[in-house]
Amino acid sequence: MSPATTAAPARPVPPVPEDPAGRELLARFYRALGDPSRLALLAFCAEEERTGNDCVTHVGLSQGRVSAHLACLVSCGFVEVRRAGRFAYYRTTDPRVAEIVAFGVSMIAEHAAGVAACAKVAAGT
Amino acid sequence: MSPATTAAPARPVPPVPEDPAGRELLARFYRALGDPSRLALLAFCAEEERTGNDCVTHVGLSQGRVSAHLACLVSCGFVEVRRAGRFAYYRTTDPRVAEIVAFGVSMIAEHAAGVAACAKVAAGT
DNA sequence: CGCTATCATTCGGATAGCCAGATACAAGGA
DNA sequence: TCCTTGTATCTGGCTATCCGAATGATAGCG
Repeated sequence: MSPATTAAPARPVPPVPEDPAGRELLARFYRALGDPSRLALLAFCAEEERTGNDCVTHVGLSQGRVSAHLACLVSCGFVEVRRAGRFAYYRTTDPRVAEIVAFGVSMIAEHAAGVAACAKVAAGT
Repeated sequence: MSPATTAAPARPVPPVPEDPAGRELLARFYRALGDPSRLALLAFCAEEERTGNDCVTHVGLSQGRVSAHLACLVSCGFVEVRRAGRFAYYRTTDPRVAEIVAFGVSMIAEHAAGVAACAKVAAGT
């Protein structure tokens, strides 16, 4: 294919799924991290256990919206929920979450301008 | 805040930026990974250096779309580009990319059903 | 039993991002 | 120079996802 194909591969091949369904799933997983409100909730619930109301107050969105964001984080495994009476207690427990975030922060430190410019992925108008 | 506030924190606090602009940037970074076509390109260019045409053939999208996807990956730091004559050679070089993907794959293995269900983040209709 | 507080779900509307197709530009080769 | 090839950008349509507000459902309290 490429004339320069003989150069050594960058890595032993990342474990990106080869089947379209697996990639769709992985993409959906990252999209769950692709919202600033959800990232804020993630960090907020990592400090200590929080109720839904705590979260609403913290992020300043409507209660319904926050509930949906939290449901998304829970179903994707970023946050755990414990229910007691009429309360729901949310908490970020999985250490892999912090790892993923750390790598993201690390890479952004070197590509901030590019990431900001990438807004025009689709350049629609 | 929460009655159960005294429980030990899950982690030493993830490095999610505290300022809204920083979180927006981080969210945008993850959104760049939130598309199955871009994930496919990422893996494809990690095996060896690829031309734009190689990529078009591989993912089966229109040439213009693939070019935009690659531009997004490059500006976010996921892929490097080397230009020679009329060709552009793309390559995934940053080892952190594979790390992030590996963590994602690992978490999905335990939450596949939840991630799939999270399609209704916003539940629009 | 009626009231209130907490959380979940649904409803329309607005916006961001994906897509193909057309067009523009640069580099080689006949 | 003309023509072909490889890339990048623009145009318009469409879907996904965001949002607030309204509505449901459940638990505790008087």
